[in-house]
Amino acid sequence: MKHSDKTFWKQYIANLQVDLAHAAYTKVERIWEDLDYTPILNKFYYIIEGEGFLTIDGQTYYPKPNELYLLPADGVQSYGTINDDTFGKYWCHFTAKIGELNLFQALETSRFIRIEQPEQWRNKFERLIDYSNSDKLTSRIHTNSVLLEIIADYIESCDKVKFNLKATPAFEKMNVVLQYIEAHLTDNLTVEELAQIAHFHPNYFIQLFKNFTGNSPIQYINRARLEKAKNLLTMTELNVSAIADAVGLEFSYFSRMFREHNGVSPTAYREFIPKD
DNA sequence: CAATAGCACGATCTTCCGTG
DNA sequence: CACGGAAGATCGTGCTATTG
Repeated sequence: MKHSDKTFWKQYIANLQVDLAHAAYTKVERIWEDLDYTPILNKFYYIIEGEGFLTIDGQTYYPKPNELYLLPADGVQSYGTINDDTFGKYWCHFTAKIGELNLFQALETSRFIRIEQPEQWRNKFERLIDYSNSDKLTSRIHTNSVLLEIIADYIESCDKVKFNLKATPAFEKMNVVLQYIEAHLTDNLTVEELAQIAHFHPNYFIQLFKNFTGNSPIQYINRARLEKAKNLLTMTELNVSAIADAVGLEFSYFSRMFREHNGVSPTAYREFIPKD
């Protein structure tokens, strides 16, 4: 890499904003599985024990203990168990953005790294979990600081790092739309509405959107809604109807779609998969 | 309250072609 | 190549009824 490139990126990356959604240690259930979905959040999985599989953008992995996986947002992913010896892992969900751009969209890293100092990394995740559960005034600051540390150390441990920055006009418009979707999940979003924001004809917009995200608008929106619903199911006591409302869906439809995507009904999910 | 089936209708999506 | 538009197939969606 040329020197001028490096200084540019060094400066650009300094604008990184992170936000942690959840962090925990979980020994996953046998039914832990999700196929071909596109998450909004990035994830780290730090495998401590057990077996299972991960598929990221068509490539399947069988993570081993002491490997740390990065599952970037906006990539098609699957995961699941393969036998009764399920994963025990530290994990966290988070956003990492530079302006409107996802960090790991701008920066292509390895999918996983081998952990050489397990104590150190366990400690990072323990701190992350503690801070995220703390109600101290400064807990959010600590959380962000540990998360940034984890991200930075992860990137440093990758043998190859590639930079992608394609700032086409369509790219910019799509980013605005994605942001809009995130902010309006509760409302009745329509393709027409989204197309207007991007100043495109709906027919054409759908093509662009699918090209950009890998999903059609409605698919993308519903996946996002279900992710949010999962969080609400595990992190709150809200009843299922209220959660359906919160993600902008009519109850019977929500219930049906939830089962189609997750294999279990909302209540069953809440009971059997309390974390991730 | 929660889940699920069935149904009717409108919205979404694909395809293909037109224009500058 | 970037985009708009028509047309038709497909699918998403809300409603109602039924059951636990």
